[in-house]
Amino acid sequence: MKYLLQDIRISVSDKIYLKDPESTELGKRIVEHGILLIDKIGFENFTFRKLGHEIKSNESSIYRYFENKHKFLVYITTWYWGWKEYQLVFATNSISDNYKKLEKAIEVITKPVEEDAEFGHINEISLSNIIINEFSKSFLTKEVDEENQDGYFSVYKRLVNRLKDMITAVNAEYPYPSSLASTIIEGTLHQHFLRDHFVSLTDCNASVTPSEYFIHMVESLVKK
Amino acid sequence: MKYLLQDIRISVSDKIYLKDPESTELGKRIVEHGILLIDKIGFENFTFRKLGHEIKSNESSIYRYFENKHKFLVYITTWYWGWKEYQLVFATNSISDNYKKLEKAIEVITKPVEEDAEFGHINEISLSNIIINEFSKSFLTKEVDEENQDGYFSVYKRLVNRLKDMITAVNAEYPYPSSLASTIIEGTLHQHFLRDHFVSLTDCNASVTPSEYFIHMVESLVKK
DNA sequence: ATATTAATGATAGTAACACTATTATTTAAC
DNA sequence: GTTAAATAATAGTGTTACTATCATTAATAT
Repeated sequence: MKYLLQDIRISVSDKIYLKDPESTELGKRIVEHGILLIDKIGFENFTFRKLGHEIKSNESSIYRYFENKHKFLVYITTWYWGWKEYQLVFATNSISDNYKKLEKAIEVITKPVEEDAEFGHINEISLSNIIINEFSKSFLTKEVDEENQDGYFSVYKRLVNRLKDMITAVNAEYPYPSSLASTIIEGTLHQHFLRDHFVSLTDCNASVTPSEYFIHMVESLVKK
Repeated sequence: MKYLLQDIRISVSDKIYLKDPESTELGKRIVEHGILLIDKIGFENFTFRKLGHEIKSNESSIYRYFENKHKFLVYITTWYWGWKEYQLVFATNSISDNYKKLEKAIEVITKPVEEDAEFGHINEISLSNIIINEFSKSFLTKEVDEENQDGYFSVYKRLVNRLKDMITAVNAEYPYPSSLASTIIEGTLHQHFLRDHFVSLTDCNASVTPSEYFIHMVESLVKK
């Protein structure tokens, strides 16, 4: 399945970038190889200088697109959640039964990216690795309130809210729909991380997916 | 309630520090003011130079205790989980009913630190803020597997396992006890963070605690 | 009380990071 | 073919993350 990038164009505060990286070839190369490089060496070790070297461009050119690497991380993670939101809406749209809809939503959110998933210049496998390993760092900062006010996390928040609404649609009496939605989304990332690095702290493995675990949870908690 | 530090002395790989900070006055001042400074300015902005200035000591002296600030973070977070483990064991020890024991365990894990909690030189309020905002950064690194092997996270893992065992004791048929235990512990931190910065993504607030949310979850999932 | 040792402090130095500014060169647009 | 825009190259600044060396102070042993 191929999408056009425009189809899921994310409406995110343009404060995130100085110049739209989708508007030029260089911009796209920055995003493409930035994702690969962060996946490879980790966000802490990632620098614009190294990225410049990687794409045979110049540090100073990258700074014309993004103020700093933190904003770059916010940009690519926002892109990811916008993409997930698109998948979520697409996959659940035609389902009329509220519980089946919720189940499908969790499936979409928790399922790992397919091996060959790549459209445009974005490698979704690398990007989803980055989400698991680095997403928390985009908001665990002293500037979070300011950036939240500037709309940096609106796409992510919208996604959590969609899930919350689906939970409430199934059972309006369940008292913690927002917490459950955020637990599922953040918890999925955490379970993936544990499966990769702390196997004793999770039941998820090659045969048991976070999907099963959270669907079972939702069934017990909100199914009527 | 006052404890002696020795009582909950954490048995953690001595690879975390170069010189035991509990063994000297300077070491204790490093830990004490390091915690306060990280709470104040955030881990990213924290440096040994700034800490040295704060305690009117020298950068180079701090380096004799900790190789770098990452290891310092691992040290203080390990201390925190060791302290929580102590509280957990102490509070649940005398309870014979398995479900009540589990409930109490969750209470201990999820309840915020009391205002005046401080023993020795450690300010637990600041430390628990650090756990909420910075703990993830201690393991979301490229070195996690290596450090895990070196025992850096053993205290934390032991705590998650204790909770898992309590879950299993209540209901041996529940299929995801490890995942649930890790979800509760990590999820508590996340819900606290959301309450402070993303109120729309959680149901926790001044009157609803993460404790209630997770106890309700456990009740539905594992209570027989 | 003095000599020895250990702990701490002060200073300096290095390489990398996180930028900013300036100028040169290439590419695209009119 | 000229002008403007984008990119590249270079250099520079202040900070970070250390390491090394040496001086000073404090503790301990004789």
